[in-house]
Amino acid sequence: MSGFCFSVKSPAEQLELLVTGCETVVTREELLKKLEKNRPLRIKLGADPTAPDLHLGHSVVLRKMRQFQDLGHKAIFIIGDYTTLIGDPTGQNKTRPMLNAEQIKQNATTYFQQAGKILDMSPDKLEIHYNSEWLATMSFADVIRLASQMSVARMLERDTFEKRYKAGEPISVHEFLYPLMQGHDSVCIKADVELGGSDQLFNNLVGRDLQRDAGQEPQCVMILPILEGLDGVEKMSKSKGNYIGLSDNPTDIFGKTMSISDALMEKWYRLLLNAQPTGHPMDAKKTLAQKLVAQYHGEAAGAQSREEFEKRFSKQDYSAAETLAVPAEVWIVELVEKTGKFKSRGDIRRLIQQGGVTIDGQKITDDKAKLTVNPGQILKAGKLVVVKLSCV
RNA sequence: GGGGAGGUACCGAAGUGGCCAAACGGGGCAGACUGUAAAUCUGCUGGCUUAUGCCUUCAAUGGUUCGAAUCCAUUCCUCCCCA
Repeated sequence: MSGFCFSVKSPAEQLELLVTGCETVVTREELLKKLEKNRPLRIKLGADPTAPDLHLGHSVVLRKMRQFQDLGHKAIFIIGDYTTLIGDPTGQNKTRPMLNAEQIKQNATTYFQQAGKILDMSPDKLEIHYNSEWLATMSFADVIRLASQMSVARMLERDTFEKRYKAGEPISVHEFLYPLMQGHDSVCIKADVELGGSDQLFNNLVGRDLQRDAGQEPQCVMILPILEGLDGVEKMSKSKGNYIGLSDNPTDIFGKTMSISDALMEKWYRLLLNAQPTGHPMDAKKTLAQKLVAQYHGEAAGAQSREEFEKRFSKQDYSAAETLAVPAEVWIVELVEKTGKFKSRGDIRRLIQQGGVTIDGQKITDDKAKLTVNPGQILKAGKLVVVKLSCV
């Protein structure tokens, strides 16, 4: 471990820092004891190779991981290539498609490209494993042994299972294996701490039991709150479409952030900036948006997005809008379709008929209209789409 | 193994031979109002080159019928009760 530089902070100071923002810590005392050992701790985080598009929801946990790294601890990443065969029963996922090795590698690469915006990627701070490393070679007898360490009653305690059971929804037996596999991961990498979102509490606690059974000191479990998505109600997720991706462009990050509710803004402040909103809600939101852009695209981009936003919406100045090249003579529906933001022409017709489309501020409500486009005209379609037109 | 109840659009849920592209609610989108917020009100919400038109949809396949989400047969899937 050459050049290793351990934190200068005392265990107690580290504890305070690390615990802030967590929803649950199992347990503070144990964590303190581990920190007092004065060695780099192994901090586990599982990643699902099916979702290569990371968003702000993931960033909450990743930021916590970064904090550990900055204090001198080691991030242990598990790519759940094998657990993915089952699919985490958390949430309403049914059966997931099996991914081949090639896809998984690809997804993992994308994952770390994005996670790298938050994590310290240097090799002495980050270790990566695929859980097929140990799960794929287990025999059926091994699996039975693993399964015998958990009772059905305990499984059913689990929130999602309990709900589904009571609601008369199907639960497949193999879903019970998921927490066991994840817990087994902790044994195999000798995790000191496991991080996760609040839906992971149960899974992570299973890891403690399995470690204890294996004669290891149980890992601490640190649970971070779930970040609600743009709608302010549901957990941020790609499939719900209520997310801001880490690789979204500055304009989108800013725009999407501005559309969240005031109530949600406070939570985002807490989880994403470790701060509190101040001043007029709109200004506070602009600041939030600016800082989020800055986190992923740099300070300059943050300031620029704000400026553009203000120009665009406060001053109605669209000079900075993207340019869209179109034929000089177009059917209005086709014109809007060119923006690529709508799923069907029926959708576009509806939008037009309802007055959601304007050109240079002029509402177009006839979905049969043919237009002659003058370069430089501004097309607005719905709330978010604004482009400047040019002729082909 | 026996008995019962089901599978309808993004979700929940009506519909049991034509008036069904399918009630209603939620969600989503849009308009008004705003701070591109919330709340509220209104409209839209399968697809199609522009359509009192065509095409695809009510688990799957086949059948009855002028006509099927609705009737029949077979298959697949789920839940509950009993063993």
